[in-house]
Amino acid sequence: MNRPTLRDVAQAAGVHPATVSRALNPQTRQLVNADTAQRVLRTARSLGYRPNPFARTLKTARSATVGLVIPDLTNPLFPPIVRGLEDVLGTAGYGVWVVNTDNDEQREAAAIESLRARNVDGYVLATARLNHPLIDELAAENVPVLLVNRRTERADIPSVTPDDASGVALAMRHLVELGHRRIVHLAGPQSLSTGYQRLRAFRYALHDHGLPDAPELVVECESFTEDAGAKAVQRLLDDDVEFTAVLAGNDLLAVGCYDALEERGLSCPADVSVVGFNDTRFMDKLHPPLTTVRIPHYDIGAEAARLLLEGLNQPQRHARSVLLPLSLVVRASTAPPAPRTRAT
Amino acid sequence: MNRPTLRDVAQAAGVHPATVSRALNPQTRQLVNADTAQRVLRTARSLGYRPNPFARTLKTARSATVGLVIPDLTNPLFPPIVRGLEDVLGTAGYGVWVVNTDNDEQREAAAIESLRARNVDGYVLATARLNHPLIDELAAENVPVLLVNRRTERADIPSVTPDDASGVALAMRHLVELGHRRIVHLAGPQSLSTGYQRLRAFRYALHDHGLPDAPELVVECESFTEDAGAKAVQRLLDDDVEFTAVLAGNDLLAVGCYDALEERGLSCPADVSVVGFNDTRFMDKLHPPLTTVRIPHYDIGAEAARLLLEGLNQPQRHARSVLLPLSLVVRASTAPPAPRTRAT
DNA sequence: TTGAAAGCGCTAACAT
DNA sequence: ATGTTAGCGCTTTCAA
Repeated sequence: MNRPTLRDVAQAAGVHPATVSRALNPQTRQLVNADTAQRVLRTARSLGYRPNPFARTLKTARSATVGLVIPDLTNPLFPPIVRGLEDVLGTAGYGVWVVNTDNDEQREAAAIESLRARNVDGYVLATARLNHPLIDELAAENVPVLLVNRRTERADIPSVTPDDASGVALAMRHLVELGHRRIVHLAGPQSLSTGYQRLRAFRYALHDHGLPDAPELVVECESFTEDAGAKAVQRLLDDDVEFTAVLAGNDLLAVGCYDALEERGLSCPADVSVVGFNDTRFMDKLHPPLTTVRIPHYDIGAEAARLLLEGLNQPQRHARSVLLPLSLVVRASTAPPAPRTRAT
Repeated sequence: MNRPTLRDVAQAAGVHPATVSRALNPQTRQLVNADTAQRVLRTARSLGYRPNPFARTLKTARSATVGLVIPDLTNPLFPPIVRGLEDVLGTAGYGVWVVNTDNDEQREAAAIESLRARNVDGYVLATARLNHPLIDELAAENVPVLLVNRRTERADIPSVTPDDASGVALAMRHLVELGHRRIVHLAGPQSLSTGYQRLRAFRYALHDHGLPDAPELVVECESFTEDAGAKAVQRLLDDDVEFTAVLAGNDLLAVGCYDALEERGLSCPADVSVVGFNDTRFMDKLHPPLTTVRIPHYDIGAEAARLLLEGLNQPQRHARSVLLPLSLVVRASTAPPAPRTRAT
């Protein structure tokens, strides 16, 4: 026999389909006699009844799904975010459609379009650039939109992001306390809030510690990749810039830095201390294990889910943004600088 | 104005909704006059019409979605599989629901139930154990089921898996050619096809190379984790087992092996060569970079998608299973053994 | 080649 | 407290 429908349950229980609907929905169960409700629930279970979500969505115009837009699932940053989001939204009865953009604007447009076609009830975007017209458009529609990990310039779009400024401050304090004075920042793309905020915080930190803001100590990388990190450090060494420590804009840049140092026969931390950002998987297995700022990625996803649920349940409510606290994980890649400034 | 429906398009184009439906569906477009079809397509586009997938599913009883069951998305093995699957299925108009089981039977049952509730048209399972009644049940239903990465005992359930036997043979040949004779295998769980097949292949390889099958050279690990790998190697060293190389059942076991060697002051590859399995991300950044058997995870997902589509389109067709070829990635963790057998 | 009509399974306004 | 009714948007059989 085919999958039983609500009518089948109604027939078996000797009531009208509408009664079954009311009895099965916890929201409306009190509208129906307790005994009948019991009977309905039992027959539903005995028949192995499962509501058809498509029929429900067609009727209610709410799909109980949300869309998550990320650059690339194989970037180790995102799986924990996805799980945090799914775990919390799943409890609330929502499913999550995950789409990848590979940092390509066209693919992003197509991805968002595919979510639109699926009638998602809300959007979570991990692809925000500071200036991002597509997101502005989306936010103008009548659907909750939430940014994770990165933000846009616009303060009115709610977001869940790491407290980049505090993270950089932690890392810088650590380096300064170790005795470093010539600290390089491998800055991420300045079109991204993460890249931008971390550079900004770096400059603040220099000021706070009474260190000069020397322009040659900042390298802007075009992307958050190993390759960009390696190139940046190679350039610094080629230019004979003196430094004893590197604060990388993220872990991949730090890994690239490791590569460049090794290639030039420099040792970490003996010659150069390195700090990363994110504490992605296996950063503790590098050689040396990487000191890095830990971002609670799972919590970013979970908190995003909570905020989105608020927006879904009370659309009129004023949107909030959340900064999640970070912590510094000290490992062997940072140590006091060599007695004298490294001679290049 | 609200999202336009098929009726809106029909009205604007001056035709019956049924005609619009026929014109919009490439399958039935030839049933309608070419000019009318053109006109319908244009008005649909100009109105920004998007078909409602829920209405379609309700009518056709096909959801155009498949379910993917994996242990844990944060295991770096799975993101590439997910992407391969999504990329190919997406092209065919299917969406993928991903659910995690965390290697817990109850959660697996709940996960599969959630997919059932969503009316998925097919299942892809990455959680197979050799003996797996739940999968047998699922396969008995009238829905395509496909296994990836691991298989069950039953040969009649189609699967896409790595050619573990060949992979082990490659690794063993490499070690033997380097001169190793006392080679340890850190075997994965024997309840999983991967753990089982690789151990089996290890024994075959010993035989092929005329090496003795010494029982003390095999350690069965309870799980594919760093911790299990470290414990296994600690035990070998405690027991004074002599060996010059380790063939780990997967990369995580190899990483655990690294940890144990370092803890005991042994050096890789000077004292012990190590080979991993999977070539997951960052294995090239370990110290030393890990020689490992590369598994084409993206291709596993992509091939699974193709096979599943076959099953979806031609249910009567005989199911096939596919073994994907592996390759050995030689890095610095393997070298000829020290002149004399290591004295313990 | 196009139109008419029915119905997929569910919910919600209204009636009793 | 329960039943009646209509309809969400689409596809598909049948009729013209």
